[in-house]
Amino acid sequence: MDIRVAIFEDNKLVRDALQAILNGTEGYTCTGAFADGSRWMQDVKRSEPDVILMDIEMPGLNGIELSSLVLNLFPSIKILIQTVFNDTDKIFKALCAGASGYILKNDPPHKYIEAITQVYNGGSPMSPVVAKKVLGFFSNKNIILISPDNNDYLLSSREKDILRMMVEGENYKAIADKAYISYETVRTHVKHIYKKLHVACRSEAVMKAVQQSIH
Amino acid sequence: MDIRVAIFEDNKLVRDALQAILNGTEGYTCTGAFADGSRWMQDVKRSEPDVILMDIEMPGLNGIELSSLVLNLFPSIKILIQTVFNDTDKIFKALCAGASGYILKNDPPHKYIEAITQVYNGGSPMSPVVAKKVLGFFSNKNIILISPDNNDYLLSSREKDILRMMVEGENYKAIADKAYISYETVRTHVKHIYKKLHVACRSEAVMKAVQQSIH
DNA sequence: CTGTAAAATCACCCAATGGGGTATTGCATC
DNA sequence: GATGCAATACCCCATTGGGTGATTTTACAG
Repeated sequence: MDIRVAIFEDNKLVRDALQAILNGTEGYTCTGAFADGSRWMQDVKRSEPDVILMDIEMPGLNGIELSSLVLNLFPSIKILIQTVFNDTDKIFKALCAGASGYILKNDPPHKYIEAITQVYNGGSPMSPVVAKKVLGFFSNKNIILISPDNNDYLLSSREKDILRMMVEGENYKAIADKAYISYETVRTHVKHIYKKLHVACRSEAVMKAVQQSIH
Repeated sequence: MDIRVAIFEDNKLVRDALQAILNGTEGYTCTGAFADGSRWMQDVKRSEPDVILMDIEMPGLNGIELSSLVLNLFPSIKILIQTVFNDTDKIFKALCAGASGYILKNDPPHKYIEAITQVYNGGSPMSPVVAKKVLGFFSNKNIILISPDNNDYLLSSREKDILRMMVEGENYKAIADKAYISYETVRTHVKHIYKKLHVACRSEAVMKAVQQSIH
């Protein structure tokens, strides 16, 4: 019951080295090593990996796009991203793409093995450098974006009804008809909703409703 | 040149154990161990720690509040948070408070030592479980908030002018006057801005402008 | 049970906004 | 000289948002 690992890495030297390390280590098998994502679907299907070791920089599809695609089709596969220091932007994109872990390209082999084991077991290894960037993210202006307030808006059930229909893109008239109330009442509800959500227009309210899943 | 570590931890057993481990390990000195944050300022001043090992749950000031206060006065001190599994909310609060690393309360002593060394050296150790929560954060609805697209909106300089005034809350009429153009021209610019920013209303445009500092 | 508070309903006024289209001028780039 | 884009301007008109005020129903505390 080896852990099956596939590699996506454009540099042949690195790719071969990783493959050698994996096959030379008890409990691990490299079931595929690919230079790019051009035939990712069949590559992944045939190699049936538990874990994919993914380079970010690759010709054609990059590692982030590839991760998205793969996870979409094979959600159970764990992806371990190999990254380099100065790549904050990419790291966050990869985070969003749903990668499971991050390792630095010049980490020693035993770190690779350790990280693979961890993602395989559902963990999220993160090299301290990556973690630092993630931490830095939280102490910047980005905080404004996160938890600007706690989702407890105390909308009444009727207000939630109206909001739901707003999310569906109905205009006031349509909402009035569907809810069997007058146009003006809809407007009143909407005004209340805006006050409670601290927003000023329809699209903001919809955004907030969707993002914070108010139902 | 030992690494000087102070401990804030309300449980006496744990506190004493940590102190013993630190003092028993070459290269580390525990310069203070405190049960709560009631006298944090003098405690920190006197113990002059390089690293503070901080419990989250404490009577009075909690570890997060305490971290904020300490970092405000002593920004060079590194704070290593001890946390428990199921505490997503606290983890994010602590992230925002500026802690340097996260370790699980039941990690073995050598992990503690390792983590302390890492924060001391400017790293950000994060136990895989914590990292997983952080990753989870990025793959949820919160993504929408973060880097929904790259800030390259290619607004013309005139459009940026208009947007700036919109941010200042001017209405179309006022913008027209200030910019020495007609009301209708302002509207035209606004329409173009909305198209380029992919937004549908004023407040969204303003939000985006502020958050992504478009000037 | 009764009063008060909050929710839900409706109405009217009016200014501001947003979306659609069209058109002219000037500048730059190809 | 054609094409494209920025900047200017105008028109039409539906929708939205803010304010104010009012009635009825529901719910909860005293």
